[in-house]
Amino acid sequence: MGRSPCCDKASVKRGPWSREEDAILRNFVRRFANAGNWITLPQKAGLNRCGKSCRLRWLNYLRPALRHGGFTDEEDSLILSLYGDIGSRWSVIAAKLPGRTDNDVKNHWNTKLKKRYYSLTAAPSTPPTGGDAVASADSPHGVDQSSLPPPPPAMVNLGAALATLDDGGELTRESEQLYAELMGLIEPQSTTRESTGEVMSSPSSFGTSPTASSFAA
DNA sequence: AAATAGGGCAACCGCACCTGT
DNA sequence: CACAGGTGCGGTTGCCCTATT
Repeated sequence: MGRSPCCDKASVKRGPWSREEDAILRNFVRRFANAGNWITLPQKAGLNRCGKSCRLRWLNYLRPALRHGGFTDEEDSLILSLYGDIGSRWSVIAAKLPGRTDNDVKNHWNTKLKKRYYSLTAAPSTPPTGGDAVASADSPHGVDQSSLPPPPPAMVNLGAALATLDDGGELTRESEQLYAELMGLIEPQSTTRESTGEVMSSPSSFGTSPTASSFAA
């Protein structure tokens, strides 16, 4: 409240991103991987976009090693289980699914899993509380969730699911490689790509840690 | 073959939180 | 300690594609 808007909505472009914009953003983030400031990025990169929009685009779409669609049964089970435990904390849930974004998980939930969840739980109601998890979450799409029963046993094999997915190395590396091949972006990078999903052009400053102050440019 | 409905997904919005000054 | 800037996150919206009638 009372804060200045992050950008002038009237003067920045909105809506779907073009390939050119994607390329500009990707290149810029890769170049200035460790000195990120999303607010000033559009100016410096020459993009007529809001900084928040750039961040979102990067995190949800351009980041390497992302996977879209094709959720596996294990992933579904894990999401259902975690939702049963902590509610709609999508970022936490997504963190358990290598290559998935909170937006992806959220969309998948809203379009597919929600129905499954409530049919399994029989009585539509609130996601389990997991603390403050549901503080702001009024039931997605208007379902009254004030007394959610525990998740069905069938979906609670959390440990196993996590064991399957948490290491995630294979999937991550595979998709990362695929991504790199598709985009023709395999180039020597100072950032090591080893072992983690946060790779290459996944600048620590962009995306996860809100530090950096400015771009080198 | 055309019209309509529904589903899926990308993107936007606004608030809360974190960090630096 | 207070304030401001920047980031993270969850909810919602709108468009596009596909299935159905």
